[in-house]
Amino acid sequence: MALDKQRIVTEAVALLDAEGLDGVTTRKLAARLGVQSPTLYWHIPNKAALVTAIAEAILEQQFPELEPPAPEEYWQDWLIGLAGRLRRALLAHPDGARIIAASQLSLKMAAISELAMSTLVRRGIPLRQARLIVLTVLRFTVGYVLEEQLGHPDADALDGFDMAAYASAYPTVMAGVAEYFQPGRTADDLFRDCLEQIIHGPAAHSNPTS
Amino acid sequence: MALDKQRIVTEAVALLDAEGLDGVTTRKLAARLGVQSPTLYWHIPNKAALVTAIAEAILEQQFPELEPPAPEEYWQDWLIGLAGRLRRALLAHPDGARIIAASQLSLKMAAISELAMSTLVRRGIPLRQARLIVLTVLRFTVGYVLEEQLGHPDADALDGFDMAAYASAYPTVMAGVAEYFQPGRTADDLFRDCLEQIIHGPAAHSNPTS
DNA sequence: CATAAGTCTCTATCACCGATAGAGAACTCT
DNA sequence: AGAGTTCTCTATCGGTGATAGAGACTTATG
Repeated sequence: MALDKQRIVTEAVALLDAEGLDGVTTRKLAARLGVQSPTLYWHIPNKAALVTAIAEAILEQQFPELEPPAPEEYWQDWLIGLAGRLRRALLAHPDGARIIAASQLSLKMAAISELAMSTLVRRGIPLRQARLIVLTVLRFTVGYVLEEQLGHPDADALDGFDMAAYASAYPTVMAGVAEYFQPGRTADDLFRDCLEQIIHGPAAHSNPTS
Repeated sequence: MALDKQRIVTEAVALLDAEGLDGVTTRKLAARLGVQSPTLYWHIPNKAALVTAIAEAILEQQFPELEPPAPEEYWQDWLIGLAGRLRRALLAHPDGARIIAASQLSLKMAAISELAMSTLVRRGIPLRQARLIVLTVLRFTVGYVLEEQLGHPDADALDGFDMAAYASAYPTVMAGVAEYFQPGRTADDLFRDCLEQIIHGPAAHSNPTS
């Protein structure tokens, strides 16, 4: 069982799943591979490269192939589905969004951008607007999952947190949350509704005033 | 010149400006304050709390007051301006977006959400949609600046980077970038155009097909 | 077969990090 | 003056990414 980059990255993802990004240290990873930590540096230039490789592996896992929409499929629905899959890829591992955000020059993300933009252009959207839409959707998705995934507020941080004061200081925010989840909506629905704001626009749902 | 939390945070921001987030260590910060590092822990429970305090200071600096739109101002324009100011707040310091993203339970961000949502509701937007719009805009903004600010690709990372191969593998992405910056547009314009996608919707600019 | 070259892993160690324990100085109030 | 509180210190812990350099193991070559 030779030690190569492939095996290192696979085990790094397993370690990530077990302990989160902060738990991915060179020592723990080496221990899992039955090796001493400096050995890793023969296969990996530094930790940043490792994180980038993890990011690529996570995306590859959710996007083994990239497929354009079927001919009869609206590009809007297809793009929403694509962003949804990206979100699921990030949610599939702890700190997934942090990892993607920290990784530089991801080829898979570039491939996703390329496919999305060329698809929109092929459907008749002007190049500039296609770029704006795709850029907006992708960056929104990462930003969204980032905050979604941050969620573990250490009990310490909640010590001096006055929920009642919060609710009275920010009534509209609280009302919005309460209203939304009323009927049994899920977190997935919220993401999808936000995406539709971007892709179909606010005008599609209501008549904005003034 | 007594040492209190205010002075610590102020100096931490200065250190952040000088060396970036990774340069903000308890030892360097203590040295700047003419003190030994454990002393900081009398005023600050841990580093996460320090980062949160830095985040709050950065936002406070750009949003000393929060003002609703003037009566004759369209809410769309006002909201775009608000997001633009948030972006400038993040861009004003190295790793600003990382800091905001890492900080938990920011009161200032909550106040911004509250003002934005209540403003939209007052203008006649249904509560649910107001929440979706504000959530989308704010998370997009953080995600956008995060990638915008990440920009310092260590020369190492660019070592084996083949620009020509990239351009031929992702032609639409490249064409989109080239087309956009043609006339002398700035990075600020790109952000604003993306925002308009969200707030006015794609339909406002062109006629999407199929 | 022997030896040289390469590929890979090891031990030992660096400088640095966040954080804690506990001694002691400094200030304040009685 | 003395006691109590508030603040800062020294000393140290366990952990981190990373490097130097010795050695083992594999492979190719004479």
